[in-house]
Amino acid sequence: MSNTISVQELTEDQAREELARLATLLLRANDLYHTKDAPEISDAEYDSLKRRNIEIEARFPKLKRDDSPSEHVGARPADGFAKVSHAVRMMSLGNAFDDEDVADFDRSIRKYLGLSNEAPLSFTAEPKIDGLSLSLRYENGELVQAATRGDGEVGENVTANALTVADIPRRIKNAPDILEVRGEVYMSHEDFDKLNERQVEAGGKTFANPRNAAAGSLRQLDSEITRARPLRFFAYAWGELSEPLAETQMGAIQRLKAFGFQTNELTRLCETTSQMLDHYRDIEAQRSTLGYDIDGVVYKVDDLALQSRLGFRSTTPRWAIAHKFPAELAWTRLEAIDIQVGRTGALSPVARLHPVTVGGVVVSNATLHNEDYIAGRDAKGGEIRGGKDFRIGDWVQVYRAGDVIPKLADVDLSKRPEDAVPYEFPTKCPECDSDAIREDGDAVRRCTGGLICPAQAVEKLKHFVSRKAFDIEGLGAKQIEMFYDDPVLPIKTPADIFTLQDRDAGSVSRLKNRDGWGDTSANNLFTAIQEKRTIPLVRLLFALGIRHVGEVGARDLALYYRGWDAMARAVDLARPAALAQRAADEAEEAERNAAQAEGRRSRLKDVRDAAIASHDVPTEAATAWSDLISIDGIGATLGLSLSDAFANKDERKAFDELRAYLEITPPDAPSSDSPVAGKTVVFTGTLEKMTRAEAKARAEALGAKVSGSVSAKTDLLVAGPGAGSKAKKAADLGIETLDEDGWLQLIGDA
DNA sequence: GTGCCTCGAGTTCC
DNA sequence: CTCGAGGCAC
Repeated sequence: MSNTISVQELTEDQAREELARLATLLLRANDLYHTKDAPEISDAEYDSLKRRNIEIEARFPKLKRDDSPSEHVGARPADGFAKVSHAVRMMSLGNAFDDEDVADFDRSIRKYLGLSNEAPLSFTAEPKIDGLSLSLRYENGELVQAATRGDGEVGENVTANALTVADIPRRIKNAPDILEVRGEVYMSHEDFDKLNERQVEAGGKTFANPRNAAAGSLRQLDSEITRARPLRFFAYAWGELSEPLAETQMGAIQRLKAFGFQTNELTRLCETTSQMLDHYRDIEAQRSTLGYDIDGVVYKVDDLALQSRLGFRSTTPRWAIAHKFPAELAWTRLEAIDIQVGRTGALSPVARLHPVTVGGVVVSNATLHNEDYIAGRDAKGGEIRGGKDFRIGDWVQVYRAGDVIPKLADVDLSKRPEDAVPYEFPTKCPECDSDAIREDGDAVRRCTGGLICPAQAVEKLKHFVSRKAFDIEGLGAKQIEMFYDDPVLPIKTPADIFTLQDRDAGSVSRLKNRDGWGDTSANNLFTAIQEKRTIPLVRLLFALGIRHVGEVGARDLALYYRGWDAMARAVDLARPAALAQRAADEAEEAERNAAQAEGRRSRLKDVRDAAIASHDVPTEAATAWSDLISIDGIGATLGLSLSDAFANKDERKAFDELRAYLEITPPDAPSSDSPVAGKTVVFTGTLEKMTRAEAKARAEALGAKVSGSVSAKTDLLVAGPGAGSKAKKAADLGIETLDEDGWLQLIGDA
């Protein structure tokens, strides 16, 4: 590619030859991409060939071939599989890295259940297979769907491929009407080696490790290719069931085995933590002779009734944990430290490494977190790695945290070059040269440039179009970078996205005439943008990228205010109270420091009160502010951040301009027949039949507003055991109070 | 004030 | 996946 002639200089004969060559290359690449696992050229090369083809055709229109790739070669499909949502979420597991973590696991379960240290509590222990998880749904004994984990909520439908795996039965006898079997798809070492030999003979690419081979094989669009790959499957869990499988984990595994699934022979029942650890060491000793990759041991509470009492945290069950084997380590040279600027202005240092293989993958970058981490300090000023810092030129030890994210573990001081100097963290933004400052007590240094900083502006836009925000098809991170700097059709603000089509219509260089674009792709983009002019309030709030407002914060705000204008009014109204809050926080901080320096005690509350009193706050402002920060999960920090964003002239202008193009839809209307619809509910104490998150989600689904604190506006308090001041306050205010069972009865979930 | 638990924001490689 | 920090209960 390096000595290709520029399009302008091509003769007609050369152009004809070149078009023929490109047609062959592109059509072949496209075919390989769709049918084989090993594309011969990278996406970038593919794009550049395609662009060249279009350029030549534009200059010599009459040479355009009948089989022109510009007509026949579409964009590569982003995703070839249908999405399926899991009836029961596929969770990941919490991790234990040493014996102490395992002991903590046992302790925290006992504490949660109120069991003494002597009470019997059994766990299963089984090898953690290093493959990819799969959920198999059987209806009336027939396999109807196989889905990958995906993000846990929504996976991909790979049923046709699963049907080719010998360990996966198509039919099961005497099964419950609905049975979702979950387990791990993997490839044995022997089969992996043979597959790679075959790949070498066929001139294809080899796989880095069995897990990649298994993942690549299961995600084939052509299931005949999957059939030729020797995949295996271990069953170890379940999702939706029409009837319980057993009373214990062990019993359920035996049922799965009886249904005809492969289950792992090394699964044991352990009565004590020391038995669990013994089995862990036993499995670790056998690791190299098992014939398949494992990355640890999984412990699960055996009693399924206890499992259900323990329930789930947001992403992991409380009743299971993965005890990981020590991560593989490798030494390499730290060649450079680069600084990236994120959407909030955070300066993140990234280590550029001499490429090194760690756990079957070549690593050349690793995260360095923040300036303290480089310097060998932790957040509180204590030492990490014995206080050793990282310097450019150092020999450093790399591992992949959780077998994924590359990190630096250690540095070899004996190999430090003599001229190596401590890394000086920049105090100016490398992208816009604004001051980069660290707030008191913060670990990160942030660029103060705001939207002036191109890096922040671009990252904010990328966030705006990301999957959980506006999710505009054909407008991803790459396109945002391109449009941001576009001299003719720039996208500098979210509103610019929605004016793109109109601006394009009047533009001298229409999008459809550009390299890599055509009529279809331009129209597809405009349609995709049009579709997102109707947007749920939650997505809009998340998309704005206001600091501290993430997925959950956005949802909480949307459910409370139910409309953009209502929220904007409330936030505007609350502004004086927000400012008073900040003044009080600052006064308190200053007083605390002064008191400490002078060695006296002080009445912080008086200082706060004085600060607030000096800020003439209208009653309506105080009420609006207190409503905002009493939303369950929303505190003063988020409230201030939200208030600041709305009060900032530039940001507010961007919001208002954007607002004009959108139709904002409220969260799903609450079911009006529920007795709690429209009520403000507060949960307090320990909930035993549901987690707080579940309780909150359920209440909100029924149209209730969930608040974190009791006030005169509270309609109902749900108090579990251990409820304290809130129950008392509710009683004082004469607010109706229910226990957990009473609540479940009220909402009809008893 | 301390100690969970979650959330937000950052990151890599395929 | 991990860290830091926000929010909340005790």
